[in-house]
Amino acid sequence: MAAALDLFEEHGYDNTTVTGIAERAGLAKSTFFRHYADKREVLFDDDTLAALLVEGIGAAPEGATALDALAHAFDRTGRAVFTNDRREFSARRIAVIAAAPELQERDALKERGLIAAMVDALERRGVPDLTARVAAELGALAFRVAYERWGDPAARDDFDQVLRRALVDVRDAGALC
Amino acid sequence: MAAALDLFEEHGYDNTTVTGIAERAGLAKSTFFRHYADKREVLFDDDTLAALLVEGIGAAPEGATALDALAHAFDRTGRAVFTNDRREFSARRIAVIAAAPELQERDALKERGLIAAMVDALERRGVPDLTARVAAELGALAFRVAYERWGDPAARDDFDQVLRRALVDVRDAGALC
DNA sequence: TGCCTCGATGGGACTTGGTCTCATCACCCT
DNA sequence: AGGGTGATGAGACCAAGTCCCATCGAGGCA
Repeated sequence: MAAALDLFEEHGYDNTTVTGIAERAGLAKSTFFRHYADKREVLFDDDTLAALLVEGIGAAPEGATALDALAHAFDRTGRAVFTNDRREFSARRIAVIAAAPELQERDALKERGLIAAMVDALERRGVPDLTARVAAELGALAFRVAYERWGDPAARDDFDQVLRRALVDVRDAGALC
Repeated sequence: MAAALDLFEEHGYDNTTVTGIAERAGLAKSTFFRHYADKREVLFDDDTLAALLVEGIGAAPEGATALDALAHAFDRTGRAVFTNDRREFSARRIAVIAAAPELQERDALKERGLIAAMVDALERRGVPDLTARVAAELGALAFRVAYERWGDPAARDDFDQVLRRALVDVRDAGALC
C-alpha cells in the first residue's frame, strides 16, 4: 500500500502499473492480486471501520435518537481507527483519490457500504427505515467532513472530537433546510 | 444500450464482453468505445438530468429554502426526463445495476456528481456550504427513493409526483433524527 | 537428521477492457 | 467528377485481472 501511494503521487494513478507497484514492494504481480482484489482496492482495504460503527450503534443507550446513536458510535470509533500518526497519511490519501476518478468511484462505493451498514444497525434498534436512511446519510456526510477537516495539517484535535463537532454542524445545517 | 441491457440480463455483467455487445448491436468494438467511455458507461450516459436540476434550482423563487428550491427543480425535471414509457426500462436497469458491483460503483459516482452539481447551484443562491451539502444529500436520497418507487410496476403516479412525495417523506424523517 | 505438509510466493499463459492508428465508406457540397 | 468530412471497421497493442503450476521456507514428526 505504501508503494502504491508513493507511485500514485509521483506518476498519477493512470500512469502507475500494478507490476510497478509490486516491483517497488519487492513482490510479484500475482502476489499483489492475492492481497488486493484489484488495483483500486490497495487504498481501501479497511473493514474494521464498518464493524466498529455497527457495534457502536448497537451499544448506544436505549432511548437515544438515531443521530444520538450515531454520535455514540462515532465517539467509540474515532480515535481507535484514526490515530494522530495517520493524519499525514490521510491527507496524502485524500489528495490521491481526488485526482483519480477510478479511486473516487471506489470511494463512493465504500461509502455506500458504510451507509448500508449503519442503516442496518439503526433498524435493528427499531428506527423506521426512512429515518434510518436519512440519519445514516447525514452521519456519512459528517464523517466525510470530519475526515477532511482532520486531514488538514493545521488541525490539532483528535479525530473523535472533530467528528463530533462535524455531526453537530451537520445537524444544525439540517435544521435550516 | 439496448443490446447491453439485454445481454447483462441474460448472462450477467461479468460474462458479457464488449465485443458481444457490439456484435449484437451490429457494430465493431472500436465503435462501441467511440460512443461510451467504457463498458459501465453504457447504462449511464445521461447528462441532461444534472443540467435540468441545476437550471431548476437557479429558477426557484427568491426566498425559498434549500429544500424548497430542490422541490421546485424536481417538479420541473421529473416528468421531462422520466416519462412513463421508460418505467419498465428503469426497473430492468435497476435490477441489472443491483447485480453488478462495477455498475453500483459507477452509479455511486454519478450520484456524487449530481450532488456536487446541486450543491453548486444552491451555493449560487447564497445557501451556506454545509446547508447546501445537507440539502443536496437529502435531495439525492429522495431522488433514489423516488426512482425505486416509480420503477415498481404497481406504481401509477408520474415521476414528479412520486418524487415530490419522497422529498416530503425524507424531510419528515429528517425531523425525527 | 531427513521427510512431509502447508501456506505464501513467483512465473507465466491467457482473456478482456480500453487505446490508438490507419483504411474505408457514405454523404454532401460545388 | 472530385474533394472534403464524419462515422465506421479492422487490427495491433498495452495493462488489468484470472488461473494454474512450480517453488520455497517454516515448522511438525519419526
